[in-house]
Amino acid sequence: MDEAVDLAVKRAPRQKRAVETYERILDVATRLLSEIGVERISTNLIAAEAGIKVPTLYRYFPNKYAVLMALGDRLMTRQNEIVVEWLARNEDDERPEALIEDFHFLLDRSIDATRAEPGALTIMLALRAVPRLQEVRLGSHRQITDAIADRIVPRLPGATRAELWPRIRLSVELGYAAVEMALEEPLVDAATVKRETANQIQAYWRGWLAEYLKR
Amino acid sequence: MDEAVDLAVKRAPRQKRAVETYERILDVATRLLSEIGVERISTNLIAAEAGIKVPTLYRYFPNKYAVLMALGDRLMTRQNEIVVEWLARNEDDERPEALIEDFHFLLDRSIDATRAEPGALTIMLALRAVPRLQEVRLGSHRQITDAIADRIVPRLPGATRAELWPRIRLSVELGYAAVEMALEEPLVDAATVKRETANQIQAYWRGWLAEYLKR
DNA sequence: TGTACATCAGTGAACGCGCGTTCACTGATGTAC
DNA sequence: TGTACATCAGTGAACGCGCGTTCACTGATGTAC
Repeated sequence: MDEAVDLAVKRAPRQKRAVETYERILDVATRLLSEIGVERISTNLIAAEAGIKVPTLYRYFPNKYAVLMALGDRLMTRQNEIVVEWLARNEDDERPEALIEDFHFLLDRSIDATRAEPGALTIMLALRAVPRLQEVRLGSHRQITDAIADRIVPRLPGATRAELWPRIRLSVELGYAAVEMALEEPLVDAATVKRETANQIQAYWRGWLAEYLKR
Repeated sequence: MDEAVDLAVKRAPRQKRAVETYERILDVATRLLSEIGVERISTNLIAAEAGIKVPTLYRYFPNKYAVLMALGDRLMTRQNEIVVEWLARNEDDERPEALIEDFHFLLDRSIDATRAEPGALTIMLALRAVPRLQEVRLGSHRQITDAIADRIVPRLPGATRAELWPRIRLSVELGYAAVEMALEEPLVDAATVKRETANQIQAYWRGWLAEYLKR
């Protein structure tokens, strides 16, 4: 029933014109995703709106899902970069609460970046709603969790990765939920989401740290 | 481009046989949603799997989106009932921290109920991913926020609904994100999600309450 | 620098299929007298 | 209690359309000598 589908890009664009075409496909797909949703988007429509013929699209992507997958990859990479930047700017601060204190940076940047690229949210939601693509988001969140764990576990002697990983994973999930809400819910302004989510995550980790220091 | 679509149920089933048919349509649609996703589900397929002919489906639903909408309504009603139950069981406790202390009840029940009905998660995700149906989930979360605000605002003299509503709204959102993660992420077990999310929400509201009491 | 050839980029035309939806109909159940 | 009629439930057959995808092709760019 649910046979495997090739999700990899078929052929990478080599010439300048081709790179433009490739990017245009992804941009148009993003726009259509927000406008009409996953269940209405089609390769025919993407090609038409991108000003190319359908076989050109199939030159780069083996099928429709590969387009969505590429969209997801591009987005996840950007999100990942923000996390890397946040980790880098706090690298020299050895105190265990360093990252917690700077958490608002991560949240602000994530919300602003997502807002700057309209369609980012739609991509996340589309990936989640399509069974064969769910792993993309899951994988990205796990990778971010790993990166944070790699940083803090060695700096917390006696604490185990096994106890920290699920807690970080949960914070990552709730963080993204907050980002999504900042964009989806007009009745709560973004500044409030930023402030209160930061408060909440910080309160949680300060609590954990207090327990840890008592050991 | 995005013209209005009638999402209301066309005709309510009156006889016993009809009620069964109607429910079977929704059950089959839920299953197909998890198995193949929103972008693959079709009225033809739903009818075939439900053992009815397509015109029978169109007797009750004006179009495909109305089926998804009905699915969402049914789910949101159930989620809402859990919140009502939680509010009811804490009605007599006048202390402001009453609901906070009992928060784990709400979370446990929500996770267990969602787990008991496979497909519940898929419905949420599908609704969110389809532009014309996004309001269903948003409306449900706002309604829950209203119900909680109705309870606690009068019991917190001096606090305004304007300051509480966004905070409650955020907790509702993060609560559901936790429920979703409990079901989507096999690398973190449900017990941990329950415990840590409860800790986090409680830490946040205890912090708020401490500030409030200082006023 | 010119040219021959290889590779890359994009097109025209077509395919079979399942989609959402509708119409005029038959058969089953409920209700008034 | 029987029967006539109204309403409810479900069907057969069909529609036009856009879908995903493929093939054999032409035109543009890069590269080796």
